[in-house]
Amino acid sequence: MPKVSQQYLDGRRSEILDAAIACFSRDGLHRTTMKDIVRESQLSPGAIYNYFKSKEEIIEAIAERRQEKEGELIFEAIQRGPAASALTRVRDAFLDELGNPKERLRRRVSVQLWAEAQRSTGVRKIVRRSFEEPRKLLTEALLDAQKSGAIARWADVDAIACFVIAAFHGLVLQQEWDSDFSPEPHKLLLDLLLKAVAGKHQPAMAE
Amino acid sequence: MPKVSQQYLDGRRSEILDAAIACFSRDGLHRTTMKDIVRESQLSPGAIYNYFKSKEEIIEAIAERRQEKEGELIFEAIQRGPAASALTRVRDAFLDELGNPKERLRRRVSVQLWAEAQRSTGVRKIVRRSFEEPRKLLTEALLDAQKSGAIARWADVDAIACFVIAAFHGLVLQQEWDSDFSPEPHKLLLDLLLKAVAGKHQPAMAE
Amino acid sequence: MPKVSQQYLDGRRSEILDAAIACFSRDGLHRTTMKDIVRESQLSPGAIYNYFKSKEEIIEAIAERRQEKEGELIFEAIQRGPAASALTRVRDAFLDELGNPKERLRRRVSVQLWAEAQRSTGVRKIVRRSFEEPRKLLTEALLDAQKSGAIARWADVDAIACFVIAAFHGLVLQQEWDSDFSPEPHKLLLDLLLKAVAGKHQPAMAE
Amino acid sequence: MPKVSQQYLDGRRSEILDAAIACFSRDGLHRTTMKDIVRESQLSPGAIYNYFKSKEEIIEAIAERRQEKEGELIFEAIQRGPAASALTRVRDAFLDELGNPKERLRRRVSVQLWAEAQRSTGVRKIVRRSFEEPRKLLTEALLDAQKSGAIARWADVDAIACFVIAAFHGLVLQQEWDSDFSPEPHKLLLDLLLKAVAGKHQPAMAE
DNA sequence: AATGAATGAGATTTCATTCAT
DNA sequence: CATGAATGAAATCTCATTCAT
Repeated sequence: MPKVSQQYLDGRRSEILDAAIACFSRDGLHRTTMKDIVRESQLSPGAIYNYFKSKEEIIEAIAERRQEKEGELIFEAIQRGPAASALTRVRDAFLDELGNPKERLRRRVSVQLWAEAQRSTGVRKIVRRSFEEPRKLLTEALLDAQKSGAIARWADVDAIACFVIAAFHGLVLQQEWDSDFSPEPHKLLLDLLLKAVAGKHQPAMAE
Repeated sequence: MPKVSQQYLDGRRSEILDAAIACFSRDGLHRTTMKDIVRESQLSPGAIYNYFKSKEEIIEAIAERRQEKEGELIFEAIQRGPAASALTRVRDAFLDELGNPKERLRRRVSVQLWAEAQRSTGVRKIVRRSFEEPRKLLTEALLDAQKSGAIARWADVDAIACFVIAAFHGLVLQQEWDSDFSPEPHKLLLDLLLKAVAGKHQPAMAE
Repeated sequence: MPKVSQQYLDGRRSEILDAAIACFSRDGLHRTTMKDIVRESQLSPGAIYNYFKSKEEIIEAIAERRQEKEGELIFEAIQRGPAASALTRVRDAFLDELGNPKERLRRRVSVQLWAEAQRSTGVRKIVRRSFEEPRKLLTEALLDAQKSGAIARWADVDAIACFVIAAFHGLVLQQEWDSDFSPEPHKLLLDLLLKAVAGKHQPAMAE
Repeated sequence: MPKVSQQYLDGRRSEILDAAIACFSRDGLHRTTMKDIVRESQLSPGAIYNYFKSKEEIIEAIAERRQEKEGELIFEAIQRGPAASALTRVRDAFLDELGNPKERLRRRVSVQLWAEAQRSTGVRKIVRRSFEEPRKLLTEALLDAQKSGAIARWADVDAIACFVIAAFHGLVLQQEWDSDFSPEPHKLLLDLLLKAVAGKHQPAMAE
């Protein structure tokens, strides 16, 4: 008969997810056992099952968290300035993210989730959303930019949004494979692309 | 069935790998049990273990196969014409691949392998190679193109190679998430990028 | 059933070992399956693996137990009286043991362990110790007896210790092979041997 | 369709048994797989199953061989001289055997067979015979010696036979456990025993 | 709410044996 | 008689989850 604050409860939940992320990032979704998470979280199996009703639910909660995080990343980048230069800010947000070693652990889990999405309906829904939502936000911003003339009228703004996201995801993978990986050179390439789709009257990117 | 030809043996091995790919693509690496592969291959557990000494080895053999396949894809695309337009041909090869539904199954397994590479040293080595080798081939081709003036002298050809591959990988993921996915629009975007890095005197892409 | 006493835990461990001994004695180390031990112990596979991390570890734990038991047998026999008659008491302890039907089960397992020692390093170490320790204890006691003149000065006390133990082990085997086996006649023979190595002034055996 | 000499057949059979002994001695009866024996014998599984219808049969054939060998050892020792000194010759035969490194391999298998006898009726029968037969031969020889006065009339000759065999078996075990093992000191002890049961008029052992 | 021992279905792998060639 | 690929029952061990305390 507990009677504990909601804050306490949320804290516990979060601790479990952090522990799970540490494990998943280290050993993968499937090689991580509940026992591993128990050890990492310093809790007991029973305690964890009070907060999540299955391992699957933990995975989904982590996916959800990622999804929210990425959504915010894009959203904030877009909101932070004029629509005309939104793409540039998104580009920076992405590349900064790649350069942020603290997020590396979570990106490793993202790769796991991409794989898991192929067989878990629950995870697939969330992973899809974490692609579709940024895509929509970005597309809308680009549409604004296009209306304002910052992006060429012939450009397929949805394709641009998808392509930029695709490049980001591909670079996330490469960072895992190449120990010398640096996001810098790709900034320039993305710039070239942005310039290539820039409208006549206003630059796609404002410096 | 004693003393069978090497050809027969190779055939069996290949059958097992095909069965495994079917299973892995459907259920993921870890939800697929050896029993599933047994059923799919119409063989017995013992028979499979005559060809591979563990499930891990099957996974690695599949990764190896993918790696060779992707290496050839790039290699052939590069060889098929002048260095100056190699990048265009590689772009086409990638996008054609995305459009090829028969390869879809295998690409699904690739996503699984990216995740698996995070915890299996064996798989990681192979997955890395299947990035590094195309990267090297492409970089060398681009270097030739650069020497011939088809690519601007200021361009970082290795970064271009990596970026194009990253975009390809990212699009492989999106194809899984978006049922309306079409590679077409991305062809144009890649063209824009190629033009942006083209040299003064010779076009980076030949039409 | 959380937070149980150490006593409870030790009890469970012991129960599992008892069940295993029953199985091993009946079917041998290798014909006994974990399933057999599960059935005999009325536990579940998982429960057993909470106490022992492999079948090998169960075997080793049993070997260890035997070793301790045999060490005590000798130790107590030696301690129970004057050094001069220690050998006689050890002889009695051995032959009483052979006559004790309750220990028969465990002796059967000992034979299994002798065989297992040939290929398992872990078991070999323990089996060796369960020979070397009684040997040392007995040799030391005999040395005392020799100093006191109860055993002839020319006698090789270590050889006597080894020989008596060898005879004991050989008789353990014969008890398995001969349904009419009786330890009695061997008591006399051992007596003859003891008398033969007795010193001039004091008898090796006190009656 | 074959038509091969019986000699050839026997040779093959023997080769298989030699290979099996090598394996059994190295890895134990149960850790040795038929594949191991196949490899060691340079034959094929099918070939081996032409000569023996199961692994069990190979084990029994080896046990049989041992049994014959040990029977001969005793038999020859007894036949080689007068009954009065038979025991001495058997003692020598045993201790020489222990000193013979070429037989070590087979003695290791004997230990395995002792364990196996506990659960295999077939092996048990043979192992029993390989104890009972020497026992009978030796007892009969001792009875002769007793009649001739070489052994005391009060002596239990069957017990003496059993005891000597027990000591031998026990020493076989110790040789496995003690790398410094030497049979020599035990010769003296056995002599003491023999003297102790010697009759008045004729020595139990002739020098 | 927390604990952690227990559960038991199910995963991977082994291996004695067979039989088509 | 020989071959060796195939068989498939069975062995060991794992691990998500439960529930009595």
